[in-house]
Amino acid sequence: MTARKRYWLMKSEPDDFSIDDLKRVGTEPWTGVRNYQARNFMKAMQVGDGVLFYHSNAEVPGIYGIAEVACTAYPDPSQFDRKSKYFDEKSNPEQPRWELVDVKYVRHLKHGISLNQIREHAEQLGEDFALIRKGTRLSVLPVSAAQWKLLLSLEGRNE
DNA sequence: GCCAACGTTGGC
DNA sequence: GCCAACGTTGGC
Repeated sequence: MTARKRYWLMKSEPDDFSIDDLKRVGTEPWTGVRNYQARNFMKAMQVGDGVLFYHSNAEVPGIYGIAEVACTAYPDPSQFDRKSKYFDEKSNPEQPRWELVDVKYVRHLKHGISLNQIREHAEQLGEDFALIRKGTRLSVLPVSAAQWKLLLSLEGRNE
């Protein structure tokens, strides 16, 4: 029994790791998530789930590419690396606190979908869409099949 | 368990 | 660079 494909949105600062970087490396461990809710979403991911690649802290924040989940969650090695900025002294290998998934490049969007554009469709996306819900700063969040479809229908409309 | 202080996120 | 909003920490 295979779980039905699900969809997610994952944020990254392009100065740190962009969709171009993902294309170059192919597959990348999504390291550094230190928020329990975001971690729980990663633990729920299945191989092949769709990912919207979002650029935060960008000149024009928005969705710039598509990726997919390449493996199920496993402990984030950086939490045990004293030299890493993601080191967490309260975690230990017997009971790792933080997990991550690998994310695989699928494609760039023909045209990015800006946060402003996304906001224009807030009503259709619904109030539960965490990306534009007031005060929500989740870096990994679920997207419904309907939201996925609607968002991708905006691709290429922003000339 | 409360809450002030602090750190982080992320749009602008 | 600013700052609002939120999460976490730690004293009590």
